[in-house]
Amino acid sequence: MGTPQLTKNQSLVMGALAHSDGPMSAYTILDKLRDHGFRAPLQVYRALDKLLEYGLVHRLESLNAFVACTCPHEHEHDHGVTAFTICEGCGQVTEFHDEGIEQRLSALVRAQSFKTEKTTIEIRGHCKSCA
Amino acid sequence: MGTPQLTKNQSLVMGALAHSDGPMSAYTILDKLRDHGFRAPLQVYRALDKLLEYGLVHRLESLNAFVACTCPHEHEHDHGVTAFTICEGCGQVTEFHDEGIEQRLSALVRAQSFKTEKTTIEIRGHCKSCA
DNA sequence: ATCGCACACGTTATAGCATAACGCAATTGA
DNA sequence: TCAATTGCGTTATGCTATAACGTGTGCGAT
Ligand SMILES: [Zn+2]
Ligand SMILES: [Zn+2]
Ligand SMILES: [Zn+2]
Ligand SMILES: [Zn+2]
Repeated sequence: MGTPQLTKNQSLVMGALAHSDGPMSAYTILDKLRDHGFRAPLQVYRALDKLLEYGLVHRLESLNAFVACTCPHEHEHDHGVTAFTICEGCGQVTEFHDEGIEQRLSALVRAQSFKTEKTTIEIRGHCKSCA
Repeated sequence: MGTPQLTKNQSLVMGALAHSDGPMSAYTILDKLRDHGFRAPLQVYRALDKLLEYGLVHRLESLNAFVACTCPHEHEHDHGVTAFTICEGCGQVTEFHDEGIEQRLSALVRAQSFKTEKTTIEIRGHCKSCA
C-alpha cells in the first residue's frame, strides 16, 4: 500500500505545489488551475486531502497553506515528525526532521500518558538572506 | 514594562478564556460576551491581539483558537518555546515547556542561519482519559 | 449481464475565521 | 492648546473550509 496512481485533479494540484517557490493556499492553487478546468474550492481541497494522506504534501497550520514534501526518501511509510522553518521575508519554507526532537517530544508526551496522532512544529522568522 | 492594566474589553476576553474548560475561537468568545455588549468580531480580535502580546493568551494554530496561558510564572518576560498537547476527544489542552526541545531546535535553526521569531509546537492526539 | 458498491468528480450554497477602513472619544505629553 | 496615541464601535469585505446534493465510472459478486 504505497502511493496510488494520482487522479487528474490530484496530479494537477501536486504539480502546482511542486513547481511553486513557496507555500500556496488552496485558493491560490485554485486560481493557478482555472485554465485546467478548476472552478470550485472543493476540487482543490479534495485533492489536497488525498495528497496529505499519501504524505506528498504538508499543511502549514500557521499559514493555512500547503507545500510539497521535500523529503528525499520515499513516501511509502510515514516519515516521523516534520518541522518547518518559514521565512516571513521571502516566504521560503524548509522542511527538516530530527530524531532528537522526536524522542524528546515522545518522552514528554508519554509522561502525560498522551497518545500522539499528529505533531506540528513550525518556526517563523527570517532566513539567512532576509536577516 | 510588565503587563499593563487591562482595558474593559481585554478583561472580559481574558475572563472568558480563563473560565473556559478548553480553547475558544474568537467567534465563540464573541457569543459568550454578547451580554456584556460585544457586537463585532473586531472587539474580540483587538483584545486578543493585546493579550497575546502580553503573553496572557496563546493562539493554537491548528485549531484557530485561543487559550489562557497556564504558566505558573509571571508573564513579565517572554517565556521561551511553548508546546501544547491537544486532545481530539475532550478538547483538553495542556501547555508545557522544555529546555531540551528549545535547545535542540535552537541548534538546528542556527545551522540554517535562521533567525527565530516565533515557534509553534502542537501535538494532536488523545489524552489519557480519552485513549 | 446487472446489481451494488466505492470512489472521484462537479456544482451550489453555506459556515467559520480574520481584517480593512472609517470615525469618535479619552489620555497623554509637549 | 495641540498633536499623537490608544482604545473603541460599526459596517463591510475578504479569506479559508465544508455541507449537501447529484452524476458518472470502474469493478467485483451474483
Ligand atoms: Zn515531508
Ligand atoms: Zn527569507
Ligand atoms: Zn504560557
Ligand atoms: Zn481527552
